[in-house]
Amino acid sequence: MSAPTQQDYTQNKSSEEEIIFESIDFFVRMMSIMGFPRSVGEIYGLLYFSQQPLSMDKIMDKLRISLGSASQGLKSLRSLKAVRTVYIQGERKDHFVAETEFRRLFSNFIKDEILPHLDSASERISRMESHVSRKDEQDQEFYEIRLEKLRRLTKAGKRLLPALAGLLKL
Amino acid sequence: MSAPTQQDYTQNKSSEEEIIFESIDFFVRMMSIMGFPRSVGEIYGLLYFSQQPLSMDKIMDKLRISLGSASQGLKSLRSLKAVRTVYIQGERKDHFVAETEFRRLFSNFIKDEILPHLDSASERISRMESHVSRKDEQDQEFYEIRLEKLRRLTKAGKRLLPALAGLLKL
DNA sequence: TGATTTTTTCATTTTTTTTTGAAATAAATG
DNA sequence: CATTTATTTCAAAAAAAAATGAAAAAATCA
Repeated sequence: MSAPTQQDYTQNKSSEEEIIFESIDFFVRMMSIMGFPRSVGEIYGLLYFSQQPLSMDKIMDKLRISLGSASQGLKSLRSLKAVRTVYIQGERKDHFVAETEFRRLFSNFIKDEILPHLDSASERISRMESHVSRKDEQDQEFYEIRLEKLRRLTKAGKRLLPALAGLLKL
Repeated sequence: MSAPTQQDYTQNKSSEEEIIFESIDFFVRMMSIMGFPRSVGEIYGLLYFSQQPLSMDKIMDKLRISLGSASQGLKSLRSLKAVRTVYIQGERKDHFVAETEFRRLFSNFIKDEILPHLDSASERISRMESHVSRKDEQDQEFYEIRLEKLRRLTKAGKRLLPALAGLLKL
């Protein structure tokens, strides 16, 4: 039971605050479907509707998150190319803006987070094949059918997922 | 430091055990990308390469998971239609087999886990719109552009994701 | 270069998720 | 319908993931 803060008292948010509040909610959910922690969605949601680039400490202040979360979160977003730094006149700190082309964002996500799994899946399937060849004939058929489905699944995944991002001509 | 078990001593797994071991690994990863807990992937991985339907207690034994995990996991898999029960002559326990049509599995996943988020996203966007209309003209343009991108994103998602499962003609 | 500011790293703490197993419920048997 | 067997539920424990903030490292400035 912590003491109420300034913000808790604020009955009427400005419309800008309301928009950013909804934006954060939106992206927290979306990023969490993609397996990113809450803080990553918060940061992106904040930047997405910011007219000015924000420094890391501004982000920490507005979201009330820690230094570590801000730094880690921005790192993830940068590596996804969901965020980039912009140079600002006579400012020492890095300033961040949201990259708003979702197509690129998703294609990076698929490339970095999904395709590696599909590659390791292919290796695993090969290992299974070597074991199946040691079974007697009747069993072999059962295993071969199932194995073939896995092969097709990984193949379809490798083909379809990158294409998916391409279809996002927003 | 628990006592070593039967299985720990088994240096050479049978080829069947090896296949199931790899299968479990495969599906644990795949299910975890879809946000399901380890135990769900384990159960599906075990059933996928089982020639016989398995009862819940067989599943518990083979995977060394608890009653609760087995029951919960089978419940999730059943609701995804990734697993179904089969009737077995004079057996009291339910017996489970894996549904091996991935197409259906993914389309159920998209329907149950992804589309509801997209629907709530649409509502959120409407709320944002009402706030944007209260801004002065210059700001409005900035917000409108960003809002339009979100609209297109959710629309594309609703269109593309179900189509994706349809393309999986494995 | 040395001092100052900013950013990253990472051990620890906190929070969230998953698993467990005992108790409650439901289903089947004789 | 009483008993046994099977399944579900759910509070508590364990494990995993995320957030925190102090210390280290890197970058910038004068």
